[in-house]
Amino acid sequence: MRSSKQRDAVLQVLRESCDHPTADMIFERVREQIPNISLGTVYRNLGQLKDEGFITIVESSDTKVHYEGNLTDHIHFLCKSCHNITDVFCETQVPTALTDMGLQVESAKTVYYGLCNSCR
Amino acid sequence: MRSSKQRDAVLQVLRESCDHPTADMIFERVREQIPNISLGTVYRNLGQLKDEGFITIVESSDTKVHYEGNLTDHIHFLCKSCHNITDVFCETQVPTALTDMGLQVESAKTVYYGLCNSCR
DNA sequence: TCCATAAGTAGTAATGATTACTGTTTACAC
DNA sequence: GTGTAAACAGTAATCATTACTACTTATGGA
Repeated sequence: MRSSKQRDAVLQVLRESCDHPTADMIFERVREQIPNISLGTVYRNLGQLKDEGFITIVESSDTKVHYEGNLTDHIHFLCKSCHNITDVFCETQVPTALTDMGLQVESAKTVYYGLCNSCR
Repeated sequence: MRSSKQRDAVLQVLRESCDHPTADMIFERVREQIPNISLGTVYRNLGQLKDEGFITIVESSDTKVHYEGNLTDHIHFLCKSCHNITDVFCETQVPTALTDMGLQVESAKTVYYGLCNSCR
């Protein structure tokens, strides 16, 4: 992968974002630095950064794909009322049932659903 | 929700499916019973069945939405080579960090990624 | 330093899964 | 039975994402 200021900007924006932005949200934020960047460029770089393991995808309640630049081990809580995604940093362990079945686990994604503190 | 043979057929097909079919896969299977059912009807009923809690959505590696009729508590393993989804039935526990943060958990979805037995 | 070349880009067109719309049919309560 | 609102088939529209094209740029070797 060759270096490009567009890809650097996409990654930087994603790492600075506390929310879990969609491609078009990232597009708008990157445009503040690179006004003529193309939406296709954002999509292409998000795909490459994902393939290379620099970013991940987060499950959400809408149809758009949400991205995440924070790779530290954590899980997500999705409020079914306000649809906000909360990061929860805690230890998790892989059930032995998986390795018993011959499945070689490399990573995991866990999402909990319910009502958040302010929606209760 | 009023009863309809189309919705009954969609739910029956999904409960009989061992894989995790997409809307168009379900459409093809339901067509064997109801040849002139509309794809829009399948989508509408899948949405209703999801809203009413009869079925759930499974994360997958493609862009289409995959559905699941098996509501017994289980997790999923997604092979990054063959992209097959394996059901793993085992106990899971909710980390205390969530309730400590005031998050009221109602359900959970966990996906593990890696290589399955035959792809290793 | 200067090319060669292949990866990357901007802008735009195309794709395709999903949703919306419209006139007709059907379940169900009275 | 009849009214009515939900559900339907068929089709059109939406819109997030991907593909395409001509141009630009990073990078490695001469």
